Amino acid sequence: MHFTELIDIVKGRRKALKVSQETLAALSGVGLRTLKEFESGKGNPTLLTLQKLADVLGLELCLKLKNVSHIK
Amino acid sequence: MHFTELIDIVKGRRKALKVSQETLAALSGVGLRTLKEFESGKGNPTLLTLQKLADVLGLELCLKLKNVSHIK
DNA sequence: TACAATTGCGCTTTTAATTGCACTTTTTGT
DNA sequence: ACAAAAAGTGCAATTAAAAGCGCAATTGTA
Repeated sequence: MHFTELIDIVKGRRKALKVSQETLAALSGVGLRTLKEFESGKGNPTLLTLQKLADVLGLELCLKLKNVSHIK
Repeated sequence: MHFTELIDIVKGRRKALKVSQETLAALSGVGLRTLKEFESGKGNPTLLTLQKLADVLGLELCLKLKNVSHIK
């Protein structure tokens, strides 16, 4: 999952919940500026920052084995 | 997925591949010190750092909707 | 079109991640 | 038990994330 996909998921989920960046920032404890930078693709957030956002959005960050053998 | 779980997955995968921290650091382009701190639970890596490690280890970082309704 | 809400960006400061080096501790293998 | 390899830690420098403020640009809506 690429960087842009992560961004799209966060942004998409936020939109789905009809929450503004300002509100999400306040709820998550992440600075508004940090959230803006992340969503606009300018940032390289720390794991903690991403976790804070994910928590509020009902998202889960995970790390799993990539399926290398694409027998499709 | 908690912070410690992410660490365990990285560490476990590295061990499974029989790769030392030094080698993984070199292969991934992440500083040895950074990797050491992360694996020992002292760090808060950036997304980029985690991605570099995940790439080399054949792991994938993902963000998905949490299953809220635990009807179990 | 005009207005309001939302988002993006420049500027700045503070805080913390990244990194290397050297050393100690722990683990592993013979 | 011993030696070698691997992993953890203190120190210090560099870099970059986090954060607030204000304003410009964009988007949505009446």
